[in-house]
Amino acid sequence: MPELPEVEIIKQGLEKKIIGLKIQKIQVLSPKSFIGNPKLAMGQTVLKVWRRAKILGMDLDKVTLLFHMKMSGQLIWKGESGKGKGERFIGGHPTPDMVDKMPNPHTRVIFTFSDGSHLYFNDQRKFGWIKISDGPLQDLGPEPLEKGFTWQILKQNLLRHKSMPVKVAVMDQSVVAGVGNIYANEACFVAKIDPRRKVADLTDQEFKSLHRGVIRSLREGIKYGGSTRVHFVDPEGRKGYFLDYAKVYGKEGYPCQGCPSKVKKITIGGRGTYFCPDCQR
DNA sequence: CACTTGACCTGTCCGC
DNA sequence: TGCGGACAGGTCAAGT
Repeated sequence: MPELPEVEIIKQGLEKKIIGLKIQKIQVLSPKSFIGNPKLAMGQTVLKVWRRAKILGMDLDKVTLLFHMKMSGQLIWKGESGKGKGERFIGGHPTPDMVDKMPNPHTRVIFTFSDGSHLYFNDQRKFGWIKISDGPLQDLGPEPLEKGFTWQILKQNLLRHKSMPVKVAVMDQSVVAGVGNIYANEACFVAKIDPRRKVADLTDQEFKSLHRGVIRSLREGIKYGGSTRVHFVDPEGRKGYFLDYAKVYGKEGYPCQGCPSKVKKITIGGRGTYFCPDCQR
């Protein structure tokens, strides 16, 4: 999915548009995409939009809706029909095809608000879901961009996986919330740590660097509007351009930013992993 | 128990 | 041009 920065972008975009709107209707076009009874949310007003890890939450009068984009989910908001066309794009790459044709063949759920606007949940791969919250979110580590996230906490949580490669361990959502494959690669690069290293072998200095690397990469991600490999767009259909600025992710064969070597791609834990074999030790 | 693989789906890209 | 296989931002469950 979208990782933390992308979900944060969606959250920030959505709260500007839908807070105070009443959900008039929810159409579920693909049954697996909506878990629970959509009628439980109908007729209710959106009070708050929030994010925890990679999950987006929407507090309504009586229930809370949860959204997970997984690999290819999108949330697109469009005003009353006709509006929004010819809109100028600021701070992102425009994707007119996405914005102009809605719903599209990948639209799974459509929310209609009482002012005539719509929210489309599109999800090509159908891994994502929307559900009515039915209990606390389980087992999520600290929010990396909030106060309580210290290097000591990161170290403590990582050490639950002593023999795992660092990169795999930081992607565990109970270690730290919201880091996925792209930002795990970037964080290891910033920290100058070889992603294959076992957690138990890291020094305190390296835990500190990794902590800094996680925070920096995620902040940059948000700054550039998120990462769009293929699917990610914000609620107005704009792609994120963090990948243009990524240091290693997707840069196989390109020169490293810190030395003359080339970025290398390998597989760790079944996931594509990019790193500089010279800078990252 | 710790870690890896497969499954969930659909689409795209690359090599033959 | 066509076909098969690998791969894609995530997360479970099942398997080793």
